[in-house]
Amino acid sequence: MVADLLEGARQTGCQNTGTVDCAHCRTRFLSVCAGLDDADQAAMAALVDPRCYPERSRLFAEDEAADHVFSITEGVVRLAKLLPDGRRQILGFALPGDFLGLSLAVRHSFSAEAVTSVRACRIPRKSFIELTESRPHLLARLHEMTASELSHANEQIVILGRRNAEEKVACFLLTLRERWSVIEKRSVTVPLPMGRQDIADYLGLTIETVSRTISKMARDRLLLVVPDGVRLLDLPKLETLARG
Amino acid sequence: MVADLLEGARQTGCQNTGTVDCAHCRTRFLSVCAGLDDADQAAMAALVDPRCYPERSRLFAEDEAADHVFSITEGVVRLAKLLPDGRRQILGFALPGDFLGLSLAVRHSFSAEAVTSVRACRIPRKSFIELTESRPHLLARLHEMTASELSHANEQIVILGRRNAEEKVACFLLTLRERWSVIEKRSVTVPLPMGRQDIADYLGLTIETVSRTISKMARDRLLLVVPDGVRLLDLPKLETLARG
DNA sequence: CGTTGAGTTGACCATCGTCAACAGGAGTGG
DNA sequence: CCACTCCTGTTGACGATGGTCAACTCAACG
Repeated sequence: MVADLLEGARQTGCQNTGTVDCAHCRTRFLSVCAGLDDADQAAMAALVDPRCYPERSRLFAEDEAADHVFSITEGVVRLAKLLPDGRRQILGFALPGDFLGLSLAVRHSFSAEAVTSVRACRIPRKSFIELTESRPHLLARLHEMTASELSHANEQIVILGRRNAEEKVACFLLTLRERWSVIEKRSVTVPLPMGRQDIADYLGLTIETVSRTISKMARDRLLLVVPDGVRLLDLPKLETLARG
Repeated sequence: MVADLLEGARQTGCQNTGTVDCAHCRTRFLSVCAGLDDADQAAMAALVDPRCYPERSRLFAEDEAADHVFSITEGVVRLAKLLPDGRRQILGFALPGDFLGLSLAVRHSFSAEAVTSVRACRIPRKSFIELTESRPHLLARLHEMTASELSHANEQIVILGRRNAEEKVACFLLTLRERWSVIEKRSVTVPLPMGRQDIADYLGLTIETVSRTISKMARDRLLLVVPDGVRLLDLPKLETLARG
């Protein structure tokens, strides 16, 4: 099922012409839609434009006018900021159920690029803001999601500021496993659709250090490298590493 | 005036018995109160308990039940998370106008400690949440502030993940100068009420590296070390460093 | 079968951390 | 008033973690 969510858009040859069917949306109970009543739900559905983004395409760029907000329904998106000299920091990976544009700001403060083929519900930002103005529940839900994002960002700050390479990689793998498990059933196999360079730019490391660290973990029998992912073999030890 | 905001609580020998006088509050146009109408303002004022916290005292601890939210009116507060082995990451420094507890979560996800003597308006969390439920403007303001915090957290992630020691220190000093300038008039002298260890734990460095980096900047005539702060001498070069 | 791009591995090196010594100011007590 | 301690910050010597540069493997693709 994780594979479905990752690859569905590619398999179905998405045409950007789909009709919205929120009632059967897999992310209904994960996304911004969770906890909304039928009226809020319907009002949102009326605004939604379901779209597909091929692998490596860009949903939006850093500093670009934020004309739309997005709710990811399939695939993986990387969120990144660039320094003028080209150094890149990935802020996070958006999975099905994640919302882009929570801040409702006029400009995007980071770019969003499809790591896999992606499906997303796109909503004009202005219409969405108007909706929140008449529907306090929606605004409350949005605030809740923003607060949760802030909490994750704070945890990432601790990881970047105070952990070594091995701990960073362990945290990354365990957190990603946890996130997949919310979307689908829990598994010790963690799909890694993003490349090593993306992982490096997320953890504040180089691609070589990420590669070496994963190799060392495989040598130590903490995990097994499989095609497009890893299988976690020794969860207790990984969790000890991640705990610090 | 910056000195006033920093030291007012100490000077006046705060007794935790003050009455609320939001109309004359210095942070009225900075804090959560900014942009609220008189009714919202008055409703909030009715809930407020103005309190003082001496230097080094704790407003709340990590993982503690969040029975109150806080709006800082004077002084500096450090927000920190600890790893089980004692490593510390400071998430940020709260200045007058900053709000603690934006997420309205049941537990605090970090601790808050007074770096200087501090004054803060304390509000019971439950009452505050009830207030937001009847006053959408207040919730919107809260969401706006949370989104702004998230954006700052994302910038800090880039600093921690992709910048070297010198760039980190330059970013820190320039950002702090900018923040003071919103509270009081802009100055090239940046007060640093927090110790070197706090700066190190904020930037993901050691105290020695922070000390060496500042010494090097002083040697290079980028700044001058003054009692409890620095005077920025070469803003263009510092900004070039900070830009990356 | 050659090309391309991602990932891995090794050798070397730089940045920053560690450990230790020292300086200077604040507070304390004789 | 001075001696003493304590605490913070500074500086130096050394070392380890992770970065840099380069070579190589391997799978995908034409």
